[in-house]
Amino acid sequence: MPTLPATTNGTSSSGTTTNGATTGRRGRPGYDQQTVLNVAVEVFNRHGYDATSMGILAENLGISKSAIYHHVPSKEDLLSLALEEALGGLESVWASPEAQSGAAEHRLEFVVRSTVRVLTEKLPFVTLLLRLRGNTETERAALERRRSFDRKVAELIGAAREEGTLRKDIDPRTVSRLLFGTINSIVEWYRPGGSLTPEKLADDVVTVVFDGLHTRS
Amino acid sequence: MPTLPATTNGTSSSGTTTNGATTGRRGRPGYDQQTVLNVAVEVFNRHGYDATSMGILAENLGISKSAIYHHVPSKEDLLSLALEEALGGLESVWASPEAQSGAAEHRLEFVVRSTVRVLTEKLPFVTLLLRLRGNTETERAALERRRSFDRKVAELIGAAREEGTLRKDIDPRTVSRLLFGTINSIVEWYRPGGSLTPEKLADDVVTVVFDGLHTRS
DNA sequence: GTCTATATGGCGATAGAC
DNA sequence: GTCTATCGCCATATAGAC
Repeated sequence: MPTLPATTNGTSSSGTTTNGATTGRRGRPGYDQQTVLNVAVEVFNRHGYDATSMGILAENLGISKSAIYHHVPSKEDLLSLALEEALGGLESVWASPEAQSGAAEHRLEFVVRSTVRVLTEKLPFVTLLLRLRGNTETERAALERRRSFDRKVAELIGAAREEGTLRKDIDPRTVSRLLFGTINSIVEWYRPGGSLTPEKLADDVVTVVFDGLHTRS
Repeated sequence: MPTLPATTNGTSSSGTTTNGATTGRRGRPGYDQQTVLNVAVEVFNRHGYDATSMGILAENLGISKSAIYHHVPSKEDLLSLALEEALGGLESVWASPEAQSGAAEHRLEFVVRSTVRVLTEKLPFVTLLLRLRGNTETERAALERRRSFDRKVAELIGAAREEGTLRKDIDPRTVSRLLFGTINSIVEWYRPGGSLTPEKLADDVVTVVFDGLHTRS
């Protein structure tokens, strides 16, 4: 999907972005920052952030490179805005009362379900976050916030294990890593709008993670 | 970890590469292609392939940019060599008799274990493969071989489900995706040489994937 | 097998007109 | 809000000496 002739000046942002998200804007380019961001994140995910030049981005927007700089001061600022959206969504999981009290088993299940939900709602933004390598200060700060999220889940796993609801024959760090692997990998294949709803996906993840793939007797 | 002063001319490849892998070379730079490749792959994984310039790579090798071109004709050839190593390892899984006959349940478990083993043995190479975006023909060809591997595992999942050993309340495509998510994510955290051996890791993956995290009664 | 010097092009970003 | 033209830099890769 290289070097599109772009939807040359006129169709790109009218209601539906390249990204597929309805933005509610009236026709013609005349972008706003959020729409530029949505398209940018989609293109970043398709080619990788580093491999996406402002020129490629401009083609996908159907405007010139320099016009992008009217909406956002730099490529790195686009990244920063996107990461804020991803991290804000993930961090909001902990604000719910269900995440704060009750049996660790139930808090953990709630957090898993909520994480899957945020992941599907903010799919392109979280995808971008999960692929960072930490090459700039912006990226490293985002990764640190992500690690902080992971640490909280790890604590919950520890609590559930002490409760006796999680198996003890596997190192809790391994458990935590495999759990995140399963959840985070969703961004690599899940696409909203298909027959698999976010709710069913969350059910499936909870089932597989806690009960496994084998049939029960 | 930016712009290392490099291990300036003399320590870098003497027995142990930046990569940590013993290569069996006698001191001083004087690299061979495999050693350049090992270091390159490690640096590609640290910064991302696209974000890694030949300059950064040269610093990590402790030689000049142009010296790299003595060993390999281009940056993309380095990628290509690395991907061949990853894909060759993965594809070899299907050569074993245990992958070809017997109950689907057992073939599937064998393939999961073998994949985890290849993943740990060729960790940096498989890591690079799993992060590709398909930006060049080289990358797209590798991704196609990877998809072919995935398709074979999906077939095995279908067979195990028909046997009645895998649960039927989840779409087989979802099962396949979650299984790969769990396995593939290992490259993001597993490091050989710690207390978690590849064998125990494979046991843990098989346990979690097939029996789940919950305690059994 | 390595070096310095260099060719050539694309990058992110800016200036200033419309 | 967009454009054309351009700046300065760094990218991959080459030439040719040691």
